[in-house]
Amino acid sequence: MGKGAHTREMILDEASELAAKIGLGGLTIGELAARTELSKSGLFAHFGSKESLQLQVLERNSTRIIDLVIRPALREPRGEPRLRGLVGRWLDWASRNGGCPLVAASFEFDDQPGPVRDRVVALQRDWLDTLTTVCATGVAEGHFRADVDPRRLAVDVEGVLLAFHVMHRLLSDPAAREYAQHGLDTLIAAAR
Amino acid sequence: MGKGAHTREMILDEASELAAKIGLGGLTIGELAARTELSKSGLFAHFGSKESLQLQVLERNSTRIIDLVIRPALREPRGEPRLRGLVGRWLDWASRNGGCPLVAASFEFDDQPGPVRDRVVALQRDWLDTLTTVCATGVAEGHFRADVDPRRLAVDVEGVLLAFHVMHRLLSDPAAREYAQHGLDTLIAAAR
DNA sequence: CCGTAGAACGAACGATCGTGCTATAATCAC
DNA sequence: GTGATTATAGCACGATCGTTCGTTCTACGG
Repeated sequence: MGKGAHTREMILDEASELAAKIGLGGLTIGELAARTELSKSGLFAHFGSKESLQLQVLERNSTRIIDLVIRPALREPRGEPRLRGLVGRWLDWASRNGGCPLVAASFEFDDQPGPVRDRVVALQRDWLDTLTTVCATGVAEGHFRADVDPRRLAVDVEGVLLAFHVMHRLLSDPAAREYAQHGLDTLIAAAR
Repeated sequence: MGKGAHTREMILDEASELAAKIGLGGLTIGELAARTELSKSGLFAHFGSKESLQLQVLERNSTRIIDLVIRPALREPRGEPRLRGLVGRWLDWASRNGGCPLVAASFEFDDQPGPVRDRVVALQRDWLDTLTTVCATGVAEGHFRADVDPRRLAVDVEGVLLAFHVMHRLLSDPAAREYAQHGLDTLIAAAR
């Protein structure tokens, strides 16, 4: 990896953290340049436009979710254990500094047309499809009843994750994780 | 109501709609002035600062939620019907133009200290307390099992609402309401 | 070790940000 | 209807926004 690529990675890391705190739209070249100790123009040259920066931040977080959440969970046994692993690792991921930037972006860009919104929509669809597939596997394995709709279950699980985000990040409720665990247990029990 | 107060209401309505779309932080005096066909300074004089405008937008939406969601639901029979009424009306509320500004603000300001965040936290706490109380009433009425933790149930319900917001506003899924209805049914069935 | 490609910089651009000041126009109390 | 109050407009400010340009420095292949 050349010097430029390395610097760009470092910028995207800082940008991800910042975006989680103040949103993708709130990202500012000047602020980001100050945090990375680069000049505005030097940083800007890496991306060519703010929108491109935003898109690359999304991409970076997408691959991080795959690496830190999805791929490890796929090593768990199929069905219910895999679902639990997926949720558990997502909760870890969202507990990091600033929470999950994709979640923040999902609520920030839900009414702002453009390439950024389009990408957020696609990523959120992908994530929900992943959840759905794992739930469907649970049905196939016999962990869940045959009449369980995997999509519905996936949406319910997504609700647990979003509620955790609010309880943990906004309300700083120390029981947030416990609530999420209980919520998942309830859903799984109801699907059994 | 004098002319000034009337104008201010009109500004806050437009500001609420705009805030739901681009966020409280993305609110801009200039853009808001253009939409309300006022001069920047004329509009600004009503609030004195952007932060005050943001806080008044929060306040306005708080009273609207009370008027459109909570108060009508409190006229339903205690317990489970009241919980269903509360959720149903919230879904109606969040289906309006731009979604619920409080939800957007909850994810936008979860890491930005200051009076705005403080108010968002307080409002979110109030809403969760309302949900919790209604759930507790369901236990007291015998609709839910005695060992149901009202707080936990309230958080789970909040998850259903947040998932609806994503499915409806971001993903434009026509089945969003159905998912939410099913999610609530599942939670209630599990609490019975 | 040199030549060149690429990385980073400084300065500046027009636009817009939030915010004051001052003047005028509209509203309201009496 | 007149006088006081209030609402709105106009203009300007310093700061910062995203972006461009030309230059300097640095890394790296030959």
